Amino acid sequence: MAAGRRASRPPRTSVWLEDGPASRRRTGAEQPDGLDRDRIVAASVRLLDADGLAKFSMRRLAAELGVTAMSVYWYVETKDDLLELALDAVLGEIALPGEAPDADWRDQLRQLAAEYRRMLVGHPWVSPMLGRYLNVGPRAMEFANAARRVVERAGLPGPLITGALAAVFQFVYGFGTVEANWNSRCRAAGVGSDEYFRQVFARVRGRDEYAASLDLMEQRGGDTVDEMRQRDFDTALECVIAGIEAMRGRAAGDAGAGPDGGSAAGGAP
Amino acid sequence: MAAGRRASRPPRTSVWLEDGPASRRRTGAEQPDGLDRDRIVAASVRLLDADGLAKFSMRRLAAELGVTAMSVYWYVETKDDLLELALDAVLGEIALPGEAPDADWRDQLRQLAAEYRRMLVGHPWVSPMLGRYLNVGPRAMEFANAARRVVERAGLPGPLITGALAAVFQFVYGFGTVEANWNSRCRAAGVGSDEYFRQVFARVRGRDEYAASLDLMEQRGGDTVDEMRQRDFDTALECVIAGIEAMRGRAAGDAGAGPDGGSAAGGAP
DNA sequence: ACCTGAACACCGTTCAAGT
DNA sequence: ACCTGAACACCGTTCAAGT
Repeated sequence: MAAGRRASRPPRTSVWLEDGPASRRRTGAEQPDGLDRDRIVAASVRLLDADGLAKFSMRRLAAELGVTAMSVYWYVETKDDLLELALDAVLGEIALPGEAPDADWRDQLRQLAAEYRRMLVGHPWVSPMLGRYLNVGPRAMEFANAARRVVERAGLPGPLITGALAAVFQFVYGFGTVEANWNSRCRAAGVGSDEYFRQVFARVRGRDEYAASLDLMEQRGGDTVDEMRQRDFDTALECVIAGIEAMRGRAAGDAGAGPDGGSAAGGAP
Repeated sequence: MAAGRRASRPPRTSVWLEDGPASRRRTGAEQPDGLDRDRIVAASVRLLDADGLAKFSMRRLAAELGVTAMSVYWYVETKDDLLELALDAVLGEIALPGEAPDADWRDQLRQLAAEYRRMLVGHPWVSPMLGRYLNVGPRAMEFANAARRVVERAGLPGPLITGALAAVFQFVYGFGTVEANWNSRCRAAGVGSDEYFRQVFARVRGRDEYAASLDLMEQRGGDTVDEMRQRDFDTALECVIAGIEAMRGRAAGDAGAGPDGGSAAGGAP
């Protein structure tokens, strides 16, 4: 992967955390038909969506842009930096809850979780990227801040908030990862989700190790793979929400407050 | 990645789901100094642990084994297959709960979650692999079956079990992924976890988008990064466990059963 | 300021040969 | 049955040069 690196670069924390004035490269669109970062990032997202992370290369991207491979390097330092830019770009697709002080935090959490999942499934290359980078781009921060605000409104004691955040959004990340991976496999095999399931099922049937898991799937309910997934996602999310309510109830019980409502952001002691 | 493929192979579901009698390649150790699958897989795990997924190549592996690159291809079909074998091998490091009918399912769940997390953090290359493969190897199935048995003992209605499983183990997957990624970055930067945090913190301080998240971290409690992480992990896990208990309580309330105990594996209605 | 071409140091994998 | 060598079709990136 890091091939041909003659003088090895020091590891960078993130494109977003360079020192110096923003970036030495131009960022805005000067000429209408010239290259610029936005155009490069947009083309990258297009290619990543179409062919996946494994097939994405600087040379293919350059070809897509009608340009030589090395031209792109005028605008981005490395392929890794470019991928980090593309990642933050698609994080912008997550619809964030507006300022609605009377809205139920549970509904906002459900909406935000659904949006996050939608984005992961829509761009199967995103999940591996999220696992590689620091995720401190502007869109990543907006998403993180929105998630934090929603969970804060549940009224948990301050020290529990980051844990509750992890319970919700790391779950969605894991769930979305599996889902996106599954869909990618179906696409590669050229069959639909249910047909792919049937094929795997057929290969697995009759082997003892798999018997118990297959039984379990039959209890799950729902006719199609998509329906089973949706049911599991909803169940799991309601499970975490119920857990947050239970933890808040315990804390409120200690403090003598009522079991519902919750007084916004819990400040530290 | 799939470079040099002259006649393109059909996409394989998994090494573990080949048709035909097991595998056409030899698997056992014939000669004491010859190659075999086990030795190759063990060397792969060693290299992956030492240098990471990005630096792992068939040529480097061959060098480690004192052999030519193409020798390995006698025992495995592709690099992807080899990685799938290595993945399942380390899944075997997860200690599974024994048959203890009187044990508390919560304790067993805590133990299994901690083991899964330990494995993910111990082998940072595992998380990306889990996101790429079907995970139907023998160790993967043993783990999945153990997880299922534990969650079944919580006494949830049948259709809720897979959702609860997802809530627990997809969370651990996401959490462990972030943690492993962070540790890899520290290693690459050549600094400890707390020093790396200090460095990122310094670069981020003063930028508005980051202010709220930094505030939040200060509420989290704990002195070191590791302590904060442990606290969040425990909080999140207790949150999900509380959620499972709440869901069971609701279901039991409907059915007229008591709030505790739970009668083992919930059969479907 | 922006883009190109050639080159370097790698990849995974095929194929024909060796033993 | 097992292993090698050479080759093919790719990579990311450097560097010197062009406009």
